[in-house]
Amino acid sequence: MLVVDDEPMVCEVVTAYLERDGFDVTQAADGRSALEALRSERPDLVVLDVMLPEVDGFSVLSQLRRTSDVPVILLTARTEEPDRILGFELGADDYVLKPFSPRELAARVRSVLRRSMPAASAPRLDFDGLTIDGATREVTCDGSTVELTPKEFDLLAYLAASPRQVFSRAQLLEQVWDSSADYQDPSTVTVHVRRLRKKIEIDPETPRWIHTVWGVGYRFEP
Amino acid sequence: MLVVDDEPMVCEVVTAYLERDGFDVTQAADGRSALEALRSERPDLVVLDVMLPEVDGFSVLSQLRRTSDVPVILLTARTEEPDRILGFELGADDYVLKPFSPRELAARVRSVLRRSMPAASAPRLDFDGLTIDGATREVTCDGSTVELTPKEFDLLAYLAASPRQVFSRAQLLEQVWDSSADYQDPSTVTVHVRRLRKKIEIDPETPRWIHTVWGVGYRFEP
DNA sequence: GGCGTTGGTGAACAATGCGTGAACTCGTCC
DNA sequence: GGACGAGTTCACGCATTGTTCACCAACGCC
Repeated sequence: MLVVDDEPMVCEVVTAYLERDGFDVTQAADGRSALEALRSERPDLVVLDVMLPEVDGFSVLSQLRRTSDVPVILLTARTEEPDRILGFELGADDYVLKPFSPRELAARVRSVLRRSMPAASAPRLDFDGLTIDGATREVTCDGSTVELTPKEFDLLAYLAASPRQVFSRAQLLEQVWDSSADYQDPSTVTVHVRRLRKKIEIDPETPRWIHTVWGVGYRFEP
Repeated sequence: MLVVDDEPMVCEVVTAYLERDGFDVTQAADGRSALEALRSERPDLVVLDVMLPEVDGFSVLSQLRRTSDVPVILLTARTEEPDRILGFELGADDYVLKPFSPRELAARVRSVLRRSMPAASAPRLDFDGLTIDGATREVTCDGSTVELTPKEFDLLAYLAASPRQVFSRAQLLEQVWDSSADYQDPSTVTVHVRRLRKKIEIDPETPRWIHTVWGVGYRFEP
């Protein structure tokens, strides 16, 4: 979850409320760093102020829409001309008028997430002897389908979405697991990786797909 | 599909979203050209802004209703609360408050289309031992017809229309149920699935058709 | 090759989410 | 207005899934 606002106060309050709701929040103060954060963090929702220094909210939104379907909630001042605002708001999934109550924002966030979370991103990944289908949540390994639990599937899908990239346990916990939990045991990841290997690897001792990078984390090898 | 709005920005964004959903879109900027387009194009759905120059949306709607049953979705500003009722009396099929998210509009469009053209959009689905006829809303299971309630049929038809794809409960609520309802209990879906299974499955405990995908949702297995 | 550090293993334990039955609301039809 | 059918909501039990922990094995720095 990414919060973009040049007013530190607003940023803080919004962040506090969202974190209280169990979300993991990244902040950005201007359009440029917002776009950077979007690339590096892969948030699953963006709260975006329209009035921003350097690159304004609308530009951020349109750039972001080129590559991503991530839900966006806009913050707009009540005073701006309605017509202009309307244009801005059209690429967004919801909007909140400033000044707003944090409670209302939190409610919108939940509502938008509920609407748009499950459907969107579900491409099909195809490797040599291993296919991962996001739509059916099915994994086939050398032709035969493999039954994976939800977390196992999510973990595999996340790793396979960025082949050869190394992810630390902490990173995986943050991305694949509900970031709501305060602190989680990194060994949780280890256990899931183990079970995953048992299911998709021919020889779990010497993995073909999920490699251990010592002292760092795991990597999916295509 | 015809989109009528005097704001080019709005028109463009709505068009973009609808085209992304595979619809063929014509645009009109005012009431007069909207009526012309209606005559020449014969769209199967109209998205109509109420505030229009020259001839306003309501006039367009009432003129249009003299000759056509085409589904209409009205766009109304959030402030014009009382007009809503007027719109419905005149024969609008749904309305969306401005400013709106394109995603929501697209959902309404799908919902209205589903309601209004049951025959065309619902061909006959034929699986091994199970047939679902959208035109007659009849389901036969191993030769014998099964009596389904409206919701049960809609649910089954929606699932079967995308075999093997997993749908979350929230997704099903949004698509099969009226998306206008702000919050609904996901367990509603569970119960309907149960009743559906009781009617079409030989052994409801180990379903042949509607599979549970743990932690995610349901999937129709052809 | 010793030794601290890091990852793997197995099993017990906790949390989650589904299925079930039954109660409830809301229309509609006699 | 009572009875029925459809749809929705709820509490509870249970199976599946997720997490934690103690212990062991593997690595790598020296």
